[in-house]
Amino acid sequence: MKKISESTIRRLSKYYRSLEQLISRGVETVSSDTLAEMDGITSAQVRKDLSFFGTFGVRGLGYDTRDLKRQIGEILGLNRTWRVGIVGAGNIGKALVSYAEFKKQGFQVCLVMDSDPEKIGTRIGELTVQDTRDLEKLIKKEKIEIAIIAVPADAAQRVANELIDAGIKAILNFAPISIKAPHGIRVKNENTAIEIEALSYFLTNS
Amino acid sequence: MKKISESTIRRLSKYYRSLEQLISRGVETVSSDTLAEMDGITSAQVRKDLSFFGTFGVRGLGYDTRDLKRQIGEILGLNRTWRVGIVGAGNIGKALVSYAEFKKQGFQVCLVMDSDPEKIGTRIGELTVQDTRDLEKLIKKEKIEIAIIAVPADAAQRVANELIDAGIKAILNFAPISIKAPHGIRVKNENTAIEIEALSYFLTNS
DNA sequence: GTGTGTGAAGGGTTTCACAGCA
DNA sequence: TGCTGTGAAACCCTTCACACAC
Repeated sequence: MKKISESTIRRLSKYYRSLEQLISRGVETVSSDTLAEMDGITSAQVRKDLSFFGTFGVRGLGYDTRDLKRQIGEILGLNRTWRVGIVGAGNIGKALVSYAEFKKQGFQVCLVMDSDPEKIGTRIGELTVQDTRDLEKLIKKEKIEIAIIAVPADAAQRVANELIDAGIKAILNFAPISIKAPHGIRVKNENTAIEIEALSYFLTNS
Repeated sequence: MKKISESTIRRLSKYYRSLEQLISRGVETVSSDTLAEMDGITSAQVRKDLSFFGTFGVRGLGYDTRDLKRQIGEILGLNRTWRVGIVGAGNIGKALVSYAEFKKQGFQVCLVMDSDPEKIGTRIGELTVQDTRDLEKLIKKEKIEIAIIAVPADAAQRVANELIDAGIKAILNFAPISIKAPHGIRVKNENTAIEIEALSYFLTNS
């Protein structure tokens, strides 16, 4: 499979959302121009992104919204559900358990763990917080496919290692450090502080 | 001022964190190699990024950790505090009020608003949830410089417009739509669903 | 006529490789 | 000797522009 850039994948996610919006408004056909406008990019970019995966449009007409949404869903692996486990039941972990956007796209949070005895056993939504000590066993039992790290920086790499040992291949990391993982394991770092610091830079230098 | 790429800014944030870590460990000097290793990139990249802003190292020796941290802090505008306001007191909004990484870097959350009568008046940490109806007045009174949007998708653009009218120049958006803003206003979109979908793509196509 | 799909051009970012300095 | 700072090369991504299909 040809190597597709990270940016293309991110944009596909955006197109997917824009298409959802259009469909809910009853729109049946859309041009690359409109899609581009909704996501703040150029129409050539939209067409190029899609061209990596096939031809989905009709010349002179545009794209069928439902059809394109399904096809992008297929590419991104969204036409199914994924079992997600969260390590860390602090503020971020808790917020993610009930994150509507996850549920809507088929990411089912089935497991929350923490190492704090005060938190273990408490309930978050429909889940009971489990003990991190049983990480490997729980990950396997719950058949978790994607893990989210929401623990402090100094515990993050250790948790990542345990997750990888337990067979996890995809990690979303909220701890403010870069996590190291062997080839074949995909780690995405989500660090809100970095985003706000980019805003700080912008305000400072303009 | 020369145009610096978004990626360079993001990496500076990472270097800043790595330097904090090194300093707390008592390390006084660091090479671009070590810094690169900590952040999973190349040493040439580190040196190039820094070279856009000046020369901070000593040939043959490396960088003084404290000095470099202060200089990057200066570039990013972190050697001061910023007043932050949040619109939306749902799960994400609540989690952000007490987000330790914000506080640590000088981003003071001083205002939380919501439009839900059930939420208005309740307390989150040390703040009382205010009514979004008074947005403009509150933003000005609290001298908010950076606003965070943590409301549902269908309200996000409206809230953004109100924030911009109130004089806000920097917005961090958590709603799953692209927000449109005039030139001179900087918007950063933070969408966790897009990150997890990239993981889904990776798991599906490999 | 209209809007897609795409090779080619353009622009920007990363990597290379080495001169230069402590 | 060791590591920075930096032009030049390589690479990748975006934009252009137009043939082509409806």
